[in-house]
Amino acid sequence: MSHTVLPLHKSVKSHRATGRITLSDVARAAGVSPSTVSRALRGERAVDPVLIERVQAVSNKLGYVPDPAARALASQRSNHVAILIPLLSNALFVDLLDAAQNTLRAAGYQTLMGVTHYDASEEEQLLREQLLHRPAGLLVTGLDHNPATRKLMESSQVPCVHLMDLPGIAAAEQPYCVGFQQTEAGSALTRYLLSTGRKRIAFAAAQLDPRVMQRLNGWRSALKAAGVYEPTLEFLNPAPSSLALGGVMFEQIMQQRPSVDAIFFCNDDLAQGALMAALRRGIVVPSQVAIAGFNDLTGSDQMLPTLTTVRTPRARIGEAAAQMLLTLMRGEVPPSAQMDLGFEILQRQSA
Amino acid sequence: MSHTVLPLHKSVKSHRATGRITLSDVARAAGVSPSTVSRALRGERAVDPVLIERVQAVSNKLGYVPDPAARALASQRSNHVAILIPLLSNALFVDLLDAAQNTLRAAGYQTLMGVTHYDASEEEQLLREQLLHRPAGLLVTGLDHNPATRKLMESSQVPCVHLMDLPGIAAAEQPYCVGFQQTEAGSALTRYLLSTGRKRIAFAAAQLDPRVMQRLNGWRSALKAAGVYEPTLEFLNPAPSSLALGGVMFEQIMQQRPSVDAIFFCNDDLAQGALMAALRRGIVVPSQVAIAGFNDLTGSDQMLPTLTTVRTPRARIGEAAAQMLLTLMRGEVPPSAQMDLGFEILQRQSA
DNA sequence: AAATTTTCGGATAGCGCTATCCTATCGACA
DNA sequence: TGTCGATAGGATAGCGCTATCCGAAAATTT
Repeated sequence: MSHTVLPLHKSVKSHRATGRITLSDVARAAGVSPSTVSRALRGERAVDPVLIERVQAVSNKLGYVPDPAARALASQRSNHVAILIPLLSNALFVDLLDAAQNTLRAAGYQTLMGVTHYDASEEEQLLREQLLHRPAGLLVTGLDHNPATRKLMESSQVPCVHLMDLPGIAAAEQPYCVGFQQTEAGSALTRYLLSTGRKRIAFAAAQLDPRVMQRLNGWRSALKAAGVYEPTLEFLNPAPSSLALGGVMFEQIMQQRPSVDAIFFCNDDLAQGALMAALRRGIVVPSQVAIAGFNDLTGSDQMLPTLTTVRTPRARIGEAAAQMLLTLMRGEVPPSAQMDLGFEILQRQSA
Repeated sequence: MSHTVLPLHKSVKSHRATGRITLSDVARAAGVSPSTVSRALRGERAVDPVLIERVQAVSNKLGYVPDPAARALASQRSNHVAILIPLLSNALFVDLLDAAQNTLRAAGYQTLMGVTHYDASEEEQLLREQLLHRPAGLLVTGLDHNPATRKLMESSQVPCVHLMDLPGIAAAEQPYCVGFQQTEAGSALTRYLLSTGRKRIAFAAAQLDPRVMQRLNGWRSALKAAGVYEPTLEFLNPAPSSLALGGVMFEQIMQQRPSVDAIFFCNDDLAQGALMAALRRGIVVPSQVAIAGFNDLTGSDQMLPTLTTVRTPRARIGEAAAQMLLTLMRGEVPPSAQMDLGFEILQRQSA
């Protein structure tokens, strides 16, 4: 009976064997050097097509998959893309996340999600944590960030695309961004309300993020242009947006300023809540007061009356931003730094 | 003028300098070996308290942060936790994700999100990709997975907690899971409807995931127990759940089976859509037909009439599952493998 | 007090890749 | 034909950590 060591014992060389198939396993099996396998598989430099094919065949046969950690350590770049969004409780950002994530995954990237809760220092902290993973790219919501955050983004050298917002026309900086003109959307909706003969148009907002404030400015300028601007018709509430809050704000407005003939809610959830409150109170929309929302969230077309709102292309923004980021990560230059994906006024029954 | 090399030039030894502060920088500055720094910072093994303090002080002063990639490569474990959810378009799963993610982040873990779209093979593929990152833990929705997925989970040895679902009482396996008894919730709501005097109670469902089917079974058994089970009152639609679909299904049911006196919708979005459709059609809820939903999603308390539904503790489930996973990742054993977080019937106006 | 065990710091060898340098071969050009 | 640059494969040295082994000192036992 022989006690000799079994031949062909795997990974004799390694005292911390993991059973994983490594690049050198492939190299050995294909009869080439590890460098060549690495290059063949990544399409790096020039490699003999014959070798590429052989390496790929062997790699597939063995079921080789590169180790992301080793790759990240050696190359100082991971296959992660970090995405920062304010909240998960607003469907808007979830749609953005969903679209971006799908696009990035299809290109082989892992999405690292960070939720800032509209807190600039939490954003900074999240960014700091995520940069540790040496992400290949960065997707952030909006253009407003505290100086430390900006500096982190810059000094990290990681390609970055901003979501939802576009810089003003006169802006000096030209960051990469995909979104639409929030201000313009605000004034377009307001002009539409004016065009239906409304004169006393209130603006009701919650959460008050920079994009909401831009819509507010759009509303202001449209009303001023029409000579019917009335500062006391601004109802701004810093609380988070919700259906319930929309109902409360609607009742407040109708009580305090019964003469308003239209209300522009900064987000559809508020407007939906207002419509439900109107039903409860027996206030007839739009004859007694018109109601308009923003974003065309799910359910807005099911309301009674159906909600007039602005359709914003958030899924397309998420996807386009991811595409732009993919371009940047390849080291290429996108056709243009800013992408305006526009918006559409949806004339429905409530206004 | 001297051209001598500057003293104290950083990282002379490294020809691929990154400017990053490494563990050995800390070790040098603290006058100890890298091993000691590593151990002191991780609380591994026993280290002289004096040294621990010194190392921590130096580490803070230099602003040292460990490199996750190097750590993952050396230890074969990352600080990632993978979470698999079916969809981002259902608020239920977003709430779950949000809660889990917050809890995990607070403990220093990065969440890798994967969206399966209710597709078993996509789930398998996602799991495969995420396991490459050697996650420290795994959070998956439900208990139903294809054999390959099960095997991956098992052979990976990664601690895993299942969300939303609990195994049947007689189940042989005892996987870790946090959720509530879906079947019981389905029959409890049905019994409540029966208790209000309803006899012809329809069940309307979309998406038809395993948990929906469990609620269906609960509905069936409650009706059978009451002797009023009627198979033709099951309305099952595999399409994704939405407000609009709820409206459509409601109208179909009322047209095909005008004698129903209550409808149990498997999810609140369907029920909300039904309530809106009822308003449009002038069908009075609950006097003409009672409507009940499931999950208590946002807006259900704002409907007219307010929606009777089942409050499910999804945020608590996400948090508790993350906590259980943290326990497992520490190598400890949670007090119990299954956590039933229960549910609550919310008697509101619609039923 | 000698023998044994335990404690704890350090040295060292990787983890699985990629970046860099080096070298052999080839064609192009004078 | 000889020199040169371009091309493409291989060798090698890390990336920044952790796991493992080792040994000196301290604690414990007999």
